[in-house]
Amino acid sequence: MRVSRLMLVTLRDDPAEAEIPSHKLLLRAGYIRRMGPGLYAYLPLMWRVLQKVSKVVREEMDATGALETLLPQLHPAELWQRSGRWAGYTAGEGIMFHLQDRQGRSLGLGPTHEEVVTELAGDLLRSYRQLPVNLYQIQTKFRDEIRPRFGLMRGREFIMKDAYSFHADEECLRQSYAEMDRAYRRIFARCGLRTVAVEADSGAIGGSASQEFMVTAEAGEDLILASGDGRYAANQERAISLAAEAVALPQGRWPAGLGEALATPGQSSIDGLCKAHGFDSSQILKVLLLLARFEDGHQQPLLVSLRGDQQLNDVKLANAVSARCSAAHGALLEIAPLSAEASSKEGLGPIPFGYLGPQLEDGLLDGARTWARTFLRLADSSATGLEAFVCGANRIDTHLVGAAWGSLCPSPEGLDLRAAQPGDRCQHDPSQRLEASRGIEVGHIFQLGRKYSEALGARFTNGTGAEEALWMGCYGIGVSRLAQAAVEQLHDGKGICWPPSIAPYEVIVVVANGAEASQRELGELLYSQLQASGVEVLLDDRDERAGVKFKDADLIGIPWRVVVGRAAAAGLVELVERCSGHQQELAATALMETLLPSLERGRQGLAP
RNA sequence: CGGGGCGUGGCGCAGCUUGGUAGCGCGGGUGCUUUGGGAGCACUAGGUCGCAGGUUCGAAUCCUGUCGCCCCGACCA
Repeated sequence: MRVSRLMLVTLRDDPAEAEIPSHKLLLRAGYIRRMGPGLYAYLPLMWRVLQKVSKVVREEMDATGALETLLPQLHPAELWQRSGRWAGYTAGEGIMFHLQDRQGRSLGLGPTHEEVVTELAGDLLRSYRQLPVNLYQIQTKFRDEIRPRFGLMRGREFIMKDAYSFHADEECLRQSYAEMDRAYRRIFARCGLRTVAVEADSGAIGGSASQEFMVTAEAGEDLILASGDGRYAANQERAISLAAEAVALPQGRWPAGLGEALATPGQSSIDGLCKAHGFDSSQILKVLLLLARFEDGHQQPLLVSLRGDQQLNDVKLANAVSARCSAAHGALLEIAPLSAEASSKEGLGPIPFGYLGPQLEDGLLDGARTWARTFLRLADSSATGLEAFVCGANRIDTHLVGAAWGSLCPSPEGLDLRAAQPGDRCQHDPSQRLEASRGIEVGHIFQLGRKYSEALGARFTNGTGAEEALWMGCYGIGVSRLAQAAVEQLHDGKGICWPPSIAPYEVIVVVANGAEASQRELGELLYSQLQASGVEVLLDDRDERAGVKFKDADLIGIPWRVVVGRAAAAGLVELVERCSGHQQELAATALMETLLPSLERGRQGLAP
């Protein structure tokens, strides 16, 4: 391709809309253009990159025996109603774009395809003899993100490879899951990315085991916690660790574990309380009052106890609440702090915020108009493990010192609700500590189990002639996000440094001075030779000064640059590798034999 | 939705406090010069100052409303 015909528009200044390096570079180098919040046009260079990534994904998926397909993007609401996800995905903070057709039927624009593919599988897969099957597609997904960000990183329309596997039993699912794990590692390695696999929460998709693949980068939206020995890595929303030892309360249980009242005027924060009385924050019992809202309208007040030095992990809490309530009330839509305004609207008396204790009685909720009238009481095991503690007296300006579970009030079951923090000791080896790094999630694999197949009635006949629900796994890769993540990980002050396997072109031939016939002619010759050898090559034939062409070549990040310049008359050209900056002068006649082997290695996704 | 900020030629910005009818850099076009790291000179095209009201002799500038976008939090490939 000739650069003069490429519709290449590069920007000298950083666009105001971009914040992180990869977003700025993709805009500046003419790869993408924004059409609206979270909506981007993939310009010709970008589209080539996306096709390269897709090609790698396709080859590795095909190699595992997975079948490529293409499913509809408009999904009948009825399918999502049957799986129980319609309300959660469309109401409130839901992320599914939805609409009605001319007949008034509700449709959703596919944010993910479990429902559609499960319906299909239930229709087609009738016998264990047909299993296992793994179906995948590479397609645009739509999600009405609360806040689209960072260009292709979090768009409202993005390209995703999603795969869904179907099995006759759980063991077979585990095998496919492991196989996808291996395929994913190959895919990311071939795309030239440094990734780390971490344990993850399975979130709205549901299911049991799940693992995310993170591209490590400063601008990543996820916090990764990993042990130094490399044996444990998890997303912070999922990470487990050992809490630091609590400092024992010197006076212990007092009196008889009921706690002695202590005047604590204005000391409504843990910090204030510790400063005023010399407590350690691990001696305090922190009690949070929250309200969970469910699909069926049920509103459940939550009373959550944590040790004072610990932070609540919202994801773990949501999982614990769902596990206890979703069977009766449908999907958990939201958990929010219970505010004073909300409680007075509810017709309740004043709540002593800042002075709450776990002994808070359900009687407080007696007059509630719409809320459940008993608290769902949950506690982190760091809190239930305290022998004696300081907690609020449920009276303004008063705390109790020396209170204990069992005496003050019954101890709730100890759960894991705390957020693991960098520096925490690891569970697998207490001598190891968690270290933090940031990552961009580019892949996620789940063992779904039978959640969707049961909901949608996707059943098969097993070897004994009995019908049962299909076992399922699902496996996603953010193709467009991966492409930008590559830029985020691989760029320098001059521009993008594409890994050869996913670069839009492999080589750019730069004619330094197009006014010189010898340069022009040699450039054309090399260009046609490279094309004839099947090389993806650009010829910068623009009527620009050499400096402009060099700057652009660096910016758009083509892995190899062949400069046809002053020495062209003597039959010499310069070969420059973009990522290392390494350059060598060689005879034009020796170019092909020097370059082609390196290109071949690049195509395999190996180091050049 | 809550909190912050910004809307001025294609892009990046100044002008606004203290009203007088719009300017700079980049980019575009033409010509000459230049020709190995975002060239120089000259000429040139291109703007309902987000939109709607209001105040005023006069509004990019002041007031009110409204719309849009960006950034920080809840979402995820």
